[in-house]
Amino acid sequence: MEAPPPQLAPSQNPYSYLLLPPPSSLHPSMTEPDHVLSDIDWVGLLSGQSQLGEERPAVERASMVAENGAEEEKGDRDEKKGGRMKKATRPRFAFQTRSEDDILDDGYKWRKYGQKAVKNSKYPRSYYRCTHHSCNVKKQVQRLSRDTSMVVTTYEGVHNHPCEKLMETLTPLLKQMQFLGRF
DNA sequence: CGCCTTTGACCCGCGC
DNA sequence: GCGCGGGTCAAAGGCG
Repeated sequence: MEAPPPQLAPSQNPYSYLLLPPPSSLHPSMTEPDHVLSDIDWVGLLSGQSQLGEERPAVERASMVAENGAEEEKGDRDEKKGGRMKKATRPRFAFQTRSEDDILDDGYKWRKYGQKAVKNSKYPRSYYRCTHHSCNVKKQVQRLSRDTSMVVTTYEGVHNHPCEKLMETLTPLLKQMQFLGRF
């Protein structure tokens, strides 16, 4: 599947993203994401550029950095305090998609590393990690038991590398633009 | 053969 | 302290 073109009308867009309800009314089995998106900056999301500067994706850039945003980059796991990972909460955001497929191709490569049954839900939650070395972005994917057609994807962290697939598709375009630009 | 998913065990935080 | 819920590990197996 390809990254959804953002300009499609939600009704026709298989990825139609909807506004999540406020955290209090979220599905009980779901831990509240730090931020909830009503609109998704797919370019920022896919390019991985968003964090390079100071700029967040064009969404909720307000308090996403917040308290722990400052040093969240390198220290997502604390220096093995007790051998396990510490709760260094990283920027997290979630969104819903109406999709038949649990996994939507956002352009990054993910490796599944776990799956757990969640309480109050018929469907398990899947845990993915970005395969790019030294990029420890994670995401969870979960289907709502309320509305089977809804899939909630929660991203945690920000990619520290560009999206391969986006470059892949963009490069020929850019080349052609350069070529045409000579006339 | 390398990378992936699957799956049960393990770990940890939290509430009682 | 104990049990539960949730997140991660890692061995084993699958697939191209």
